[in-house]
Amino acid sequence: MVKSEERTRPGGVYERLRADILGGRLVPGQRLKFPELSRFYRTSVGAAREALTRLVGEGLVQSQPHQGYRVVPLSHEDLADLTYARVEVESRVLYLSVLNGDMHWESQAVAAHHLLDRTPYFSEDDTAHPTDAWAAAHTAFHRALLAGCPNRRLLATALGLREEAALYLQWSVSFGQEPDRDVAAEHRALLDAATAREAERAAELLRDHIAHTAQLVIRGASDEPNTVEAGRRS
Amino acid sequence: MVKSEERTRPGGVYERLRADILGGRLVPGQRLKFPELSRFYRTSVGAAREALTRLVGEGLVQSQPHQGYRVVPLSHEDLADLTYARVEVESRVLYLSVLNGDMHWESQAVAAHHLLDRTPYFSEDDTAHPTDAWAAAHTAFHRALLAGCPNRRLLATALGLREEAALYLQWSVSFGQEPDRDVAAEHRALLDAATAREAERAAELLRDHIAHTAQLVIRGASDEPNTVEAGRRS
DNA sequence: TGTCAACCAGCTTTCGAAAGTTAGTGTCAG
DNA sequence: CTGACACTAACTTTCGAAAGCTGGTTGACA
Repeated sequence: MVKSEERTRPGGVYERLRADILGGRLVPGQRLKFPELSRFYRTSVGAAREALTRLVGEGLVQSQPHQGYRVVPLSHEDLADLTYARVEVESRVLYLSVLNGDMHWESQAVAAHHLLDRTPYFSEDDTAHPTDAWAAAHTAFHRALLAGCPNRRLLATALGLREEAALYLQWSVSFGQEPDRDVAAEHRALLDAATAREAERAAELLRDHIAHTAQLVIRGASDEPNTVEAGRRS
Repeated sequence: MVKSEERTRPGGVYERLRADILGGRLVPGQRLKFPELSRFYRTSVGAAREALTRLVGEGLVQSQPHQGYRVVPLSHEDLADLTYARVEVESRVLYLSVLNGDMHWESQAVAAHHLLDRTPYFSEDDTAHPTDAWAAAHTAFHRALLAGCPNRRLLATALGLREEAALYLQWSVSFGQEPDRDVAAEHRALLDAATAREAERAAELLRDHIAHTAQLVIRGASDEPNTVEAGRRS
C-alpha cells in the first residue's frame, strides 16, 4: 500500500511532505517555496509542484495563483466547523460500522485498542506533547473502529475529516491539562460498546469523545496563538 | 470567482476538462492520454498533467502510476454508497441550512426555484436527456437550498458528493420514464418547507427526492451498461 | 514630508524534449 | 499448438531553464 506511492517521484515527495505537515515539522500558515522544497527533498520543481497540488486536494495545503502554496492556516472558526462536522459524520460512520462489522473487524479493533492501551502517553523528556507512537496508535485505533462501515464514501469522508483534525491536535499545546478526564477510559468504553454491538451507545460515546478533545484543543489554542514565524523544527 | 481559475493555464484546462466530464463529452472509464489532451486543449503536457492531478483530488478522475489517467468508471455498488452518503449528509446540511439561513438565503432560494420552474425539461429534438439549461438550473436550485448552512465543512462535503452524483445522472439513459412522479412538485415542496422554516420536513423531503432520483438512475443504468468505447461526442 | 511611478529581486509558472516504463506484437524453441 | 522471450511503439514521467508575475523598495517630484 505504501509502495504504490513510492513508484513515482512526486508520490514520494507527497508522502514525506504530508508526514512533515501532520507531524508538526511544518508550521500552519508557513509558505512553501519551490526553491526551498526542491532543495530539501532533493527533487525538481515539477515534482514538488505535483505533490503540493495533491495536498491541496486533501485540504492540507492552500494555493493562490502566482502567490505560491502554504500550509493551511488554523482558525478557531474552522476548528468549530470541523468538530461539528466530525461529530455528525464520524459518529454516524461508527454506528454503521458497529452494525455491519464482521468478526474480523471486531478482532482488529480489539488488537488496535490493546496496542493503544500499552503505549505510553508521554515520553520521559517531553510532557507537553504525546509521543509519536501514541499518536499513531490512537489514529490506528479510531480507524479500526470505523473500518467496519460498508459505505466507502462515508468512510472516506470521515477519515478525511479526522486527518484535518489531527493537524489541530498536533498544534494544540496544553495536553494532559484536563484533570477530570480519563482518555484511556473513554477508549475502553468505546471498544466495549463496539464489541457489545451497541451501535447507538458507541456513537454517543464517540460524540462526547470528539467534543471533549476539541474543547481541549480550543483552550490550548487560545493560550498560544498561531505562530507563523517559527521555522522548521529540526 | 470563475476568473481566479483562468489566471493560470492548468486552471483553464482543469475547468474545461471538468466541464467535459460532467457534461458527458468524456465517457466514464475512458483513458485520458497526454498527447491527445494536450493537442485537444492546445496546451503542454505539464499543464494537462496538473489539471488531471486536481481532478483526481475531486474524485472525477482516477490515476494509476505509469498507466495513465482515466475518467472514474461508474458502478452500481458505488452508486448505492454515494446515494446513501448523500441522503445522510445532504439532508443534514439542508436541515442546518433551513434553521440558520437568513433572509438573503431565502430570497436566493426562491429566485433559483423560479428559474428552475420556468426552464423547460426536454428540448424539442432530444427527449432522452434533459436540457443543459435545466440541469444547470437544477444544480443551482439545490445549491441555493443548501447555501444557508453555516458549517463550511459539511457544506463542502455535501456539494462534493452532489457533483459526483451528477456524473451518474448524466449517464443514466431513461429520463422521464417515471410516470408516477412529479419532479417539479417535489422541488416546489422542498422550497415551501424551506421558506416555512420547517427544517425537519425539508430534510425528509430531500431524503425522498435523492432516493427517488437514484432509483431512476439505477433502473436506467441496468438497461445500458457502461460503454467505454464511444469517443468524444462532437 | 508624502505620494506615486518605475525598477528589481525572487518567486511561480510554463514548456517540451529526453529518459524510463509498460503493454502489445511477433518470433522461435519445445 | 503452446509458452516464453525479445523487440517495438506509444505513453508516462522527469527535468530545469526561460518567461511571466508580484510585492516591495528606491528615488523623483510636489
